[in-house]
Amino acid sequence: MTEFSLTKAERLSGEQRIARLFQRGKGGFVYPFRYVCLWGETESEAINSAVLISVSKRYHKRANRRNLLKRRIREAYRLHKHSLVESVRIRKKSLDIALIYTSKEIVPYKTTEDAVRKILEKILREP
RNA sequence: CAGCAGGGAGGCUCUGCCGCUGCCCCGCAAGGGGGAGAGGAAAGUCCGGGCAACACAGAGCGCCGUCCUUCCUAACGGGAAGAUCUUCGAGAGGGGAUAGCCAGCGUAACAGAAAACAACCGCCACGAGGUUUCGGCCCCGGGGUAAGGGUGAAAAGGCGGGGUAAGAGCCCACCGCGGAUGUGGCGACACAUUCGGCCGUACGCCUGACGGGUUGCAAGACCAUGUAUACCGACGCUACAGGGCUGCUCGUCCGAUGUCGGGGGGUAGGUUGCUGACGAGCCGUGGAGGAGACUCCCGGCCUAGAUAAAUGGCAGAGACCCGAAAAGGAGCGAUCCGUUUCGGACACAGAACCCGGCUUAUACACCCUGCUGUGUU
Repeated sequence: MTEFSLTKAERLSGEQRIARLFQRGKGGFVYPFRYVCLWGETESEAINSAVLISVSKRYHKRANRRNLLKRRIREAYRLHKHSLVESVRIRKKSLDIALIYTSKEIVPYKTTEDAVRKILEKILREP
């Protein structure tokens, strides 16, 4: 598996796991995102970071707009996640992240990419 | 050439880097390779079907839906070709309505005398009175009048002539309406002849014919996880508490606790349903029939299957289109054509069980037919 891939194992799913993330996770804001993350303990050597991407139906009513935004965010995460994932694996922890798009506008890809990179750096410095 | 009307068909292409989801092949595995991967509306969820679960003797009533005719279709509230009326447009054409209701009943705001057994004003003759310049005028009474006025969405068939005190289908011609007969058409209807002087229109209740069981893939099936126990049955136990018949006793009946089975309640998942290699399937400047929707035959094809939800992101190039400029070509001319440079624009929109429709959104550009206007000859 190469360092730029993003398979189903790295995408957050399951009602309980998501509920736990939003109840106990710590959050922050970097325009145009609100983010929530939760660290956990694990013994496994496998990749243990998972991401969830959300775009509000309230601000973006057309499905094709939401798809475009989610795809861009996913690309940005995919291209910049490798240092984070490696660090999480070495520390033998697990990490769940939620990225929530909060702008009514469709911002350019460059803005999205910068914001995602900043969030990842912030999360790494936190624990 | 410009502006329209109707119908049809389309709705970007290529390259590089990095990815996503099924499938097939190789490999013990890590992984590697191959090939596939959004729409004309995938949308709204408005109709009709398939499929699934539950319900269901049969019949009637009720409820809901549909409603000009003939066809098409698996079916439809859909489509095709027509009919009548109406409305918009200069026209090509577009929109809307249409079962019956003189079986019966109800409603018709505001305005208006009156909204269906119509006299407010007006008009008319007659009778009583007043006045008079003897022409009349004023006033009262009971009558006759739907020609005129005003109101209204709608005012008692229209219009002309005769007729009359004034009027009136009272009479007549034409038109309209209704009945009958004939002709044409499968039919809705149309046309002709003839008879009838003919007191409305809209909507609803109502009447008739036809159709409709309910819920939707979060349907449903299976696997795994696995716990309080309403309730029911069987077995076991009649040892103790309790309750009913009864206030007590006897008697008798019920009965918690046990085991098994059923049953219902709850938690978070997976597989299947699921994508079709066989279907109301798709494609074809292929035949045949039909005015058309469509049907039959022939040939070829197998065409997304996700699930916090794949089908992409970024960068670059190029078509097509629009605007401006340059030199050139065609034509008498309005104008057109290709070339180069610069700038701009590239829509609506994302499958969620599957089909057939309807409705709505849509930059740009193409083809066919038709209409109106204009230029040159």
